[in-house]
Amino acid sequence: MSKRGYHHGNLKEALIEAALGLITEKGPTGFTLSEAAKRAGVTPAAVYRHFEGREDLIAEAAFQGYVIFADLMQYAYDQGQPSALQAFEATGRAYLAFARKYPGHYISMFESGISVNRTPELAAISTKARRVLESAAEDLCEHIPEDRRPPASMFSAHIWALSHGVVELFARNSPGIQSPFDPEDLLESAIGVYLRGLGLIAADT
Amino acid sequence: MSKRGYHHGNLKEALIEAALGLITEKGPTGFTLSEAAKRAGVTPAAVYRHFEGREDLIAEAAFQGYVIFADLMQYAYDQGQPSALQAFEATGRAYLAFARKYPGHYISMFESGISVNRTPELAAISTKARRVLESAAEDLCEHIPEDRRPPASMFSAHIWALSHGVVELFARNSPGIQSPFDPEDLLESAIGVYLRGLGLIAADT
DNA sequence: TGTACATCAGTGAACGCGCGTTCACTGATGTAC
DNA sequence: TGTACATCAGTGAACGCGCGTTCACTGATGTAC
Repeated sequence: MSKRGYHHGNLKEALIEAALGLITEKGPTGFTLSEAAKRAGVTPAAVYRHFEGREDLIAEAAFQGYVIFADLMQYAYDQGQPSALQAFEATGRAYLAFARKYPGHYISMFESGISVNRTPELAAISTKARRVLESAAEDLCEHIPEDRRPPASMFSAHIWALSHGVVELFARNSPGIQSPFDPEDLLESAIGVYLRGLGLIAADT
Repeated sequence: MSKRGYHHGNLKEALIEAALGLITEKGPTGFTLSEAAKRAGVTPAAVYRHFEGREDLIAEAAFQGYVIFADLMQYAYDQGQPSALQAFEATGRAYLAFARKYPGHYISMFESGISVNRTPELAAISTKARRVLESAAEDLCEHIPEDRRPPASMFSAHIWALSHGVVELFARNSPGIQSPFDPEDLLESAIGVYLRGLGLIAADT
């Protein structure tokens, strides 16, 4: 690690970190294998000892991102228990929190263009993450009178889209858009209105 | 146009169309100046008779996109009048309709990385488009009891984020995500729940 | 403890490629008389 | 209508660049005896 000589010691992780840094700073296009190698203090060719190539490196970054993401979502869900409502709201907040705290991972996952179906492992972990939100939605659906209950998966898709939109438009300084609102507030209030619309929170709170 | 000889006749538009095609097919990264020139049946150097360079070409495509977008939004708004509710819902639908009908433009505008503040003209037209949604939100706010009325700009930001999220996640075959729901239905139902939450449509409709 | 040897994780030079951009040029078009 | 000439919109060759990737190599590390 420190004072490295010929051997790096932990090059694989160092490369992923370099890639995440580049992606965070310059967007999904800004990442190049050569530049990442340079940042890690190593020849581009060395990358091939640990990854199959450029794509594989990003996919690995995305994978690690999904692992963190799924953990965060699960943790938020558990923390909100046993209240279905609190568990649900917590997962919504966790989405945004993840995007803000791990921008490099977030971009690798959602904007780099790598497909979630690239490998079975990647597909599995992304499904796992999505399932947490779906579970929270299912729990919450139990509290809606059966005759006006929407499918839980539609429910979670709504919130997912909303969260994603807030992140893309307001949480990362996108194409020159400046909003007068704090992204957290925006998401919180939108979810509040939405839940009221479902009759899950009182109309006058 | 047809049977072109040395002179093309309408190269500028042809180049933009080629660029839009490339962007639609291969994503924002897939577009290269050389490839666009090739598609238009012309040498890369010829591009410089009409554009300052690669960036300028995309910016022009985005600009034309915003013009169409603003028009569509305004038209939807007008069609919904005099009902504030119908006008609002129509603009929400128009957002999605635009993204589906003009994917190349949509990507140039929102995913290509070009800033809306690149030129004053671009900033102006994008503001104009956004203003339509804000107006619709303001009209609708009039129908909410003053004491529980949210700021109209927050209101429109919510819907904008929701629309954007639906488009990004479900309307374009994103990173391997397949949803069991039609994007139009998804957006429609989400907006319905949201408006109900604001007390703008009856709770039992 | 010392030595021989296999394995591992890097190097560095080279490659072919497509990119955006420039430049002097030339063929086509439009206009003045 | 014909000719001279200016302007315009393309060509085609060349450039330097950074990219991802390959290859034979070599220095460092770990292990067997």
